Amino acid sequence: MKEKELRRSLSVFPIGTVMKLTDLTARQIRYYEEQELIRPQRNDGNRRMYSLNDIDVLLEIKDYLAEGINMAGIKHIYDMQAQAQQKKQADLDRPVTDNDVRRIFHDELLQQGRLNSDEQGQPTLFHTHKRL
DNA sequence: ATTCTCACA
DNA sequence: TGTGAGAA
Repeated sequence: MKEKELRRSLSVFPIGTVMKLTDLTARQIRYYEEQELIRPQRNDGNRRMYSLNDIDVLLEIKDYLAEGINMAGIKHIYDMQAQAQQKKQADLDRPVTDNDVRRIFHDELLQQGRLNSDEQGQPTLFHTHKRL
């Protein structure tokens, strides 16, 4: 399901379209870009081109603003999400240690009982334990 | 017609 | 954040 993500990230809408879709002014849309909440790409004529993802974020910002959250607060929300994803990546890249192996083995032992009872469970093989 | 940047009686 | 100017 990567192709879909890729398409949602394609910058294809000029600011005028985004304005109509989000009901935000060009001023506001450019301001949120300065705040690094969105990163529209530029076309050959230096015109900003927005993706579906950018529009989604803009819509979310609108909601947060309506809920009384200020720019600083909204920035924090996105900063946290970004950090959470970075941490997730770091965990995936983290090499498996001896302790991890022991822990995996221990978990498998505990699950063996449940494994026999349901045949439609997910394949619980050792290498499926990415989360440690 | 649209969008960009920059400045502010 | 609005608005207008001058350019592309």
